[in-house]
Amino acid sequence: MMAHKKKGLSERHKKILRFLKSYQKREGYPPTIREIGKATSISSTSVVNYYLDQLEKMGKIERQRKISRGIQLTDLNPLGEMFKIPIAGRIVAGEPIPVPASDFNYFDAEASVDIAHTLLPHPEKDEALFALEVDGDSMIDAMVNDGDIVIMRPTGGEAKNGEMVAVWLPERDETTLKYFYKETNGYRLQPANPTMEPIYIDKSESLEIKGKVVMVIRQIDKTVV
Amino acid sequence: MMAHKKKGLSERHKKILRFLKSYQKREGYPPTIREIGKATSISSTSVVNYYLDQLEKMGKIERQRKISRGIQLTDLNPLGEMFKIPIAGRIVAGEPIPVPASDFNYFDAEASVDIAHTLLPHPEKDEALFALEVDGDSMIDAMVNDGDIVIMRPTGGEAKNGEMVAVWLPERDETTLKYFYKETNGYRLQPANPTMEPIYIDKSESLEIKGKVVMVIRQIDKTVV
DNA sequence: ATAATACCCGAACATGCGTTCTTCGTCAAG
DNA sequence: CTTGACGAAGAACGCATGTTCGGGTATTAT
Repeated sequence: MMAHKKKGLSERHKKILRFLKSYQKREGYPPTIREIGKATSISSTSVVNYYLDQLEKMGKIERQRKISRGIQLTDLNPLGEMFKIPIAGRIVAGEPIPVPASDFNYFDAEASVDIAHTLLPHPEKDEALFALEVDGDSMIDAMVNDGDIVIMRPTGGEAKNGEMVAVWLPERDETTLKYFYKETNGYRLQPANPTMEPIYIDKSESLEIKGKVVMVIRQIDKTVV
Repeated sequence: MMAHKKKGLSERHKKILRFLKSYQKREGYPPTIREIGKATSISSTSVVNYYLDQLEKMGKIERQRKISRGIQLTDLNPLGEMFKIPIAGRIVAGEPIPVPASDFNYFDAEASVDIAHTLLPHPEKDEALFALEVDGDSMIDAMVNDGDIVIMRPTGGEAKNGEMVAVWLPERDETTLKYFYKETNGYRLQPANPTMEPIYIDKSESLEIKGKVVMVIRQIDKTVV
């Protein structure tokens, strides 16, 4: 009673998909049916075609019939789906935040991080994003470690309530990452860690919002002792 | 005396390069010589071939002769600079950790995250990586928030000292993320947050290491209140 | 047993598509 | 003027490659 039929994707299906991916990666263009056959030990082109049809029906690939090498993996981002974000510098508790100039071009940057735009909330206007590397343990109240990379969007000094922002407090010589709330007599800066207390900034004290934090990335291996 | 020969890259060269890039991005595979001709208003395939030869000599493209659509832009990372990591499930303090089976194939996954391999420490063996979404605030001692995505590498139950691992403690019904240290009478699990105390596991107590944490990603916008 | 699927082959077929050959026009050097 | 390099066409040629078809073998349903 259709025992082994379970859920599509037989070993051959997977083998073909794997080959499609590795070939495309290696050569820069898709393979032919015969090449697929050779790689997956299928001796007949018609059988390869048979499986490709199935994979297309399952939505795993797209085919352009009659076109040489007209096969593409649907879930595989063709290219340009990722972009580089320049690392503008380091963010340290006791120093101002380095912010790239408005005409800053990411081609100038030596260091950068690659982020798939599927990870970013607003892929439209990602041009201006920049990244900072966290220096020191002083931001643990923001759940951010030494060595973490924070990705920020410049906001032009503004911030909405509830946004996580990077703030420079000139009169305290202090940089911090906090959730931002405007209150009647000033501002409340709320740590991400719920066990820690907010700090209150009086209206009279100056406060520079350097950008909104959109993402934090921690690469564990780098910091292993 | 060969005055204007200087810079190569005529208007036609650039037009072809631009078309190659946009076509590849749009279709997922390179164009034919005839398609290039049509797009750049060159009526003869031999002329297109002529220009492609020049571009190849300049190092702008690579050609695989005799192969249909065997053209690739050299500077453009074709793809595979980034890969999908399947989201195997959620990690909750009071539940075991979902770990994909060894034959788990990422093609089966519905949800996934895209990570540039430049972000990963060991790009060689990235096949087995999987991701978990953190559910709840119970991992704040690991500097991990609700909604964060942790990327893990299966370790087969082993762990080296100093590695951050996901651990399941069957006798306590508890899942946790900690730095792992083997000690004489058992194990020490050290929180990432230096202000918090480690927990000690006696030799007699069972402890399952489900994987090593290699990266943590926090997308701030999702969690804004 | 028979029919219906699903899976697999090999070969013939028909295009797809790179290559090459011939021809032509322009322009600058000899 | 002749020559030769360069840019451009168009057509013919021929391998590359997708498609189709007749024919197999299992396994399962009727």
